[in-house]
Amino acid sequence: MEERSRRIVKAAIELAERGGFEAVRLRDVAAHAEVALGTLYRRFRSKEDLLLAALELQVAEQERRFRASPPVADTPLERVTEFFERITREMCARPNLARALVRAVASGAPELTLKVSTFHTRMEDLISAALRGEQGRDRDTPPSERERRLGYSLLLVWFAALTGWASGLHDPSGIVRHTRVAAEMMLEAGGPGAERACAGTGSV
Amino acid sequence: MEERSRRIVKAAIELAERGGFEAVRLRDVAAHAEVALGTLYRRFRSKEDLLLAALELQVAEQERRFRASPPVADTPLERVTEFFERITREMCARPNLARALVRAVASGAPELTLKVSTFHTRMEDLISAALRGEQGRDRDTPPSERERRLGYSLLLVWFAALTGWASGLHDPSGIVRHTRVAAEMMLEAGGPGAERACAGTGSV
DNA sequence: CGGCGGATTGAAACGTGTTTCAATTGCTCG
DNA sequence: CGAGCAATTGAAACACGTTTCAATCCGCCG
Repeated sequence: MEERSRRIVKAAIELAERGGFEAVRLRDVAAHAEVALGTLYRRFRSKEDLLLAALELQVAEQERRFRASPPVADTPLERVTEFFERITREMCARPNLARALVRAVASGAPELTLKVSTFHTRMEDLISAALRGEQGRDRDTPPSERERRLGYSLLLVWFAALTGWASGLHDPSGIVRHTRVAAEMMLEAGGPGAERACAGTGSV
Repeated sequence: MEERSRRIVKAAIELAERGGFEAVRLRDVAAHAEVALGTLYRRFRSKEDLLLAALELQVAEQERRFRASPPVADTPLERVTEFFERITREMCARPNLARALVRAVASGAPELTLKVSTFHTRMEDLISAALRGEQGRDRDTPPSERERRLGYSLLLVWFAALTGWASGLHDPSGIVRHTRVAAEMMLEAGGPGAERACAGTGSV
């Protein structure tokens, strides 16, 4: 991302951290970034678009952290739980920002589809990595159908739980709890077709 | 709901059906409902609040339909799948309205917590009913822990998939597919502790 | 009937997202 | 250097959510 755009996004993040979605007044963002309002609109189609760019920064940050220290627990369930614990903690540490980002993602504007889709993909990859575990030497083998389904379902559960938290339905701990419960139900399927899902360091 | 409020909500629904969230201009809503703008604001705290009232109407409508003809398939999986197929079809039949409602739910304004919470509860009840099946004579016995977890997880998956659809990530059929996939993974857990989850007409 | 009080009305005003545009700047190429 | 051209600026304007308020209406009580 170009320097000026980055400055704009940073300014938006700062304001969102302080006062949430409504505090991201684009005139203020432009002023903080020392840029004219027209420039901001030249680079971002709308307030939501700007916030989705902020989300991209956040996700990139998380990717860095998880690459540096991936979840290392013994079972897929514990690894994925740790993953969601950590990412939830990071998001909820800046509640106003997090709420603003959720709102932007859920705004449903057609011109944002691409950015939302990118967000989904990157989250899916992170979840996949957590399910497989660090030692996955076969990091390049495509994920199995089951793994993809599992990862995507968990992403959906987590995102909806995050939305619920943003609406005041529960605590951050509720996000983690709901996600873990879903993961348990899907992973503890000790049935015949479950491909050793519960095995110690096994793959998914 | 009082007559005048109902008229306002109906007007909002009509406008949302036609042009989505942005088309619900509160001046227009008030004009259609033959009411002053101040009256609208006396009864609804914000545009989102008004749309959540519209959501309540929709949910009540769905409750009526499902009470009149509940899913009757043989397994919980098939019943819950039928449930999500039907409710998704109803929502997506008015895509503009549906997107507007999703956006309102996800707006995260604290004063809407109560209404969002009510929505969750009513959806959970509908899902529970679908999981149990019609013949549940023990309709009054409280749901088991497993049943509650299952229902809530499916609600989250469905809602996030609906949000994804609203953002242009996939078709209505994708909503149903993602939800069914999650339901399969949670219900086909043929493991020892699964309490006959896959049994023919069995309970959950 | 007369008056009281809350609801409604109509209209204006404000804030903020978004658009527009002429003037200016800054960079690249000849 | 100087022309050309896209990006930037500053400022104004517009649309719409939201607030405010005085005037009016309406139902109820004495």
